[in-house]
Amino acid sequence: MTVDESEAVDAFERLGLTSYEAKVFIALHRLGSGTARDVANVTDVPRSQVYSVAESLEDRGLLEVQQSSPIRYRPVSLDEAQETLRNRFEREQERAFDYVDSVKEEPTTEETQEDIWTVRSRERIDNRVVDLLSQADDRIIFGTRLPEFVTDAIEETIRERAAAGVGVLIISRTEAVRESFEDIDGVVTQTPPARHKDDDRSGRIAVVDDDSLLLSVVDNDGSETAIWSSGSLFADVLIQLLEASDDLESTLG
Amino acid sequence: MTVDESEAVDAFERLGLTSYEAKVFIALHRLGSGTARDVANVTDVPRSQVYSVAESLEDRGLLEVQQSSPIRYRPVSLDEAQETLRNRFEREQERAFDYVDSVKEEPTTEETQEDIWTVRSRERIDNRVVDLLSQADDRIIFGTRLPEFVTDAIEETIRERAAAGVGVLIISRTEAVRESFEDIDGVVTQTPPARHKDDDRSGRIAVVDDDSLLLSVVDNDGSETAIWSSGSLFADVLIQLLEASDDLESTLG
DNA sequence: ATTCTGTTGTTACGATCCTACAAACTCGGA
DNA sequence: TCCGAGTTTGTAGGATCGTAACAACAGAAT
Repeated sequence: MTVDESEAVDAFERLGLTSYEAKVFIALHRLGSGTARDVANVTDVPRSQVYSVAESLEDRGLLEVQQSSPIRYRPVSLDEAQETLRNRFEREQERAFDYVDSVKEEPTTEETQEDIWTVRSRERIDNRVVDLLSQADDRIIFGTRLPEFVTDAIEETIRERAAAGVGVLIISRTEAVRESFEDIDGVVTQTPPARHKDDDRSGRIAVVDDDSLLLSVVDNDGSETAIWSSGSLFADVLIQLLEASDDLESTLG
Repeated sequence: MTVDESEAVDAFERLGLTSYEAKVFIALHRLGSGTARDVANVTDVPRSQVYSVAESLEDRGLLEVQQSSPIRYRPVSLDEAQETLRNRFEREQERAFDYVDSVKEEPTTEETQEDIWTVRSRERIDNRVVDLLSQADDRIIFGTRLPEFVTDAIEETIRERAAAGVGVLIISRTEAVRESFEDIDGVVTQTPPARHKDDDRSGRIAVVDDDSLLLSVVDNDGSETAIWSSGSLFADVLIQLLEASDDLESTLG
């Protein structure tokens, strides 16, 4: 029972199996095939439990049963098992989200509430940035120190918007970031004003038109947290503040 | 609280959420956004529980939190939520199966054990049929009454094997089944001998080379059950039985 | 200023359900 | 009769569900 195995068991549990089910499934792949006793001998699953656990695995389509005495079990191939689980997942997801979709509130295109939202974690902030940028009609301001904060999806979205005639301003003191965008028509790059302290906790900033803004910081533990707002007075004020404190308009015109 | 909603909640539970998490997530999509009280008002989740449940949903990346008083919650878009869950699933599946793959018994190309295996349900039998057919080196016999027992994957596999020089014999009294294969080089189609009673419980039959065989029947409730064997004496005997009782060899030569 | 009232958010706790685990028991063959 | 295979029953522990109590706070009334 290596340390890796318990991780694999945990992963199977998160996929919806019980720990016994995971252990029996793994054991049968180790063995090729075997009886309840064989399985019990190489796992800490009691023999008397193997029968019902194997039955449950058969229901899930992860192993086959040999009707004989003693009963023998045979796992399906890994590819087949993966495909079976994946299909089940997709089916469930469709069922779940179809319903939510049918009852969900149509998102008001114009955000009217005075809301500032918090988003934690890189990945989700990436998503939110793309979401905001893709709504740009007039202009985009995007800035960050760190090249890894410019994901492919973000770069793609900016290119697409620029092609649609949206003015884009990229602000970074990192050359690699500026370079990613310099070849695009309608994109202006610049370095941030020197008076801005380039501390290592700044994350990224995104301004869309005159109504949406996102601002992220890097926490002490290295994780990223962002706040954003769209169509609110807060967004207005923050954007105006930003523009007043900079010489951005001299660049964008 | 419609009857459909409970089904959606069940689906979310199978995706790994608790019922409270599912209900809060659905409610927030209904509402667009809202406070703990808003959510409690439209669900049977107690208000005091909404806070911790929402926190857990935030950890999963399914909603965002507005730090204010009262706290407001906002669900991420359905697309983003689906993508997040899908990524999590793929990650877990990879972790789980990578380990199993690293410890699994290399499948002995020559099956030596005297095993007859049982497979229940259409889909899994489809998989097993494809698996067996794809190992054909010399010849394939495939028969069924029902066109729906010839899936795309099965037809594809047979075409691929036929192209590789494997002799194929398709047996069906149903013209639609025979037609699917008649255009392929190296494929012979025929109707079963009249003396075979065409009862409605017969499913499909597949013979591969001289060592593998699968035979399925349709249960009273309409579900399909198959037995199969590969490289065993059983397989030998059954295949010889089959050939002796028919005039197959006169067709295949 | 003080009291009252209502809301928010936190915490605690019993009930309930499911899994993990351990025994009993039945049955058939040597 | 003995022994192993397989089934059934029972119990402990953990997570979720559901209720309730609580402190902190804000606004209204006194």
